[in-house]
Amino acid sequence: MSIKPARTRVAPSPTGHMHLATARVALYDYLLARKTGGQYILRIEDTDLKRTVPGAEQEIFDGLRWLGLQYDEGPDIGGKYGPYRQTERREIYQHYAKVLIDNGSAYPCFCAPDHLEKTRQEQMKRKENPHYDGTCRALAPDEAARRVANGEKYTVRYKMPRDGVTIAHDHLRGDIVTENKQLNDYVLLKSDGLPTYHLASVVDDHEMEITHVLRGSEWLGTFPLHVNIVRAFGWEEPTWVHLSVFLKPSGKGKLSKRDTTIAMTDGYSVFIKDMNDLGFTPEGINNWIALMGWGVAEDDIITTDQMIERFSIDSLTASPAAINFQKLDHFNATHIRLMTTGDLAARLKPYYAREGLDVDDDVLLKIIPLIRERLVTLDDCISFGGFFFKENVTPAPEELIAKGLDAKQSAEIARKSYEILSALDNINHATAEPPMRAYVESSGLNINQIFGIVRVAVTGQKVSPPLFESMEVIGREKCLQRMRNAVEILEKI
RNA sequence: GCCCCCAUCGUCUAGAGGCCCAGGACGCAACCCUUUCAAGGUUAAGACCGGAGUUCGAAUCUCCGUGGGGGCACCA
Repeated sequence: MSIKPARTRVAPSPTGHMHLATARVALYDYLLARKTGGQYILRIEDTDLKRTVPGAEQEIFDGLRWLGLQYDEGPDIGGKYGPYRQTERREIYQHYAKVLIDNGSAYPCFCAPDHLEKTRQEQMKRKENPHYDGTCRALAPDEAARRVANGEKYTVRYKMPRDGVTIAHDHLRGDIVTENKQLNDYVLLKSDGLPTYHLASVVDDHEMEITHVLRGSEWLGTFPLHVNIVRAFGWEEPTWVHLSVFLKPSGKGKLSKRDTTIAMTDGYSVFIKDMNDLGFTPEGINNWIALMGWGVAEDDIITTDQMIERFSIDSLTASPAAINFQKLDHFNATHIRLMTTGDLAARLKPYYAREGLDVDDDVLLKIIPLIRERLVTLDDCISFGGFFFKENVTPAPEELIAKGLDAKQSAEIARKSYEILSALDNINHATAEPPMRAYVESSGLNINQIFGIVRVAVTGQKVSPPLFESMEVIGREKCLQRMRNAVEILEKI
């Protein structure tokens, strides 16, 4: 691993919701920059005006911050290599497009879109690879210059060598050799004056002194083009790292929006903006995505700081990875257990608020030890601890009836339990458990039957944190009142 | 169709010629603990895609198949 400070960038397009894959690139960029003492920057690639979605950019800012991946330079915080929005760098690309035309690496193309489309159709009919037919490539430079000066609409195309090969070096895959005839005269500058990705990213990475380009492997197809452009400028190449793609949980095919809809109904999402609502933590998400495509070898539970310590682009993997939401659950739950009580309390409050529950801080602090190890997602605090903050609970009558018993018998148990508990000055684990256990012994019934009734009566639910600890937090008066209520319900059946 | 990339338990991965009859994690199963649910502990099942080479020796190198993925736009 080089000790030279790395400058990395995450360069999403504001064309939709921020995706898991973007988050992972950002994470790796962040880790590499921190590891080497370099910088990690955010660049917005908004050159496709038609696809730009309002609000998408803000979602990227928010998502990155939520994940704790604060960039050192970016559109909303500035930096000395700005601007960091490509639409604000138009002149820079136009300048460099001209440089390429002047040095014979590119040429203006005046072909109309419908002409292009027609030739493409014909080529496909002939089962040829669709590619630009080269009409304008054959134009004499001064002729082309004249037409440009005349104000004709044009694009700028890269003049791909017709023969020979391009050898592009990827850090994970080694040399990738491509025959130039497989490559196309790609458009670098569109007729609206904005660059395509190919020109923009190469120019910006150079101008912003990016040392390592981490991106998805969907760029492998145009990778040779990018390398050609860099070389046509005579620039030094960054280290290229093409990451694996994320596959659907089934492993069949890349993640798509459709999968997202399905996933959402299951309580999962591939969009960062949804994660907080679903109760996932940045720690859990980071841990999860970090390990898809990176073999850390040691502990699977790892904090961002530990990641920085261990990160190396050498141990990234090249094969596609199927996402696995069960693992997300595991990482999320584990990181929740790792949090301090105070931290967890602060994170839980919004979820209670969302349910309209008024949370008393002292109570919250007291219940955290009771619910912490039961939480998979933060919003589980409602199902495991919502009743602590409610004035009354409304147990389902059928749940108050113990297994193997009828309503009458259950009512009797509830009444007797009430008597035992009401005889106590104070209800807590130490005072309540012994007499209740004694009652179980003398009754000849199963402990689950008796404790189960009390549990449902007091918490309103069949599954809850430990009973007596919970009762202690709820308080004597409320417990007794809830027991009386249960007796009533049972007697009415 | 063409081009490129990838290929170890169901999933994520360790493994850079002998340390591997392949290790870890998730999940799954069993048991222990246990007032429910968890958590925790112990154990089990579970993989080197196939075929040729190279080598004394291959999960690791080469080639060919096969499978999977990505790309072939004035989208990124």
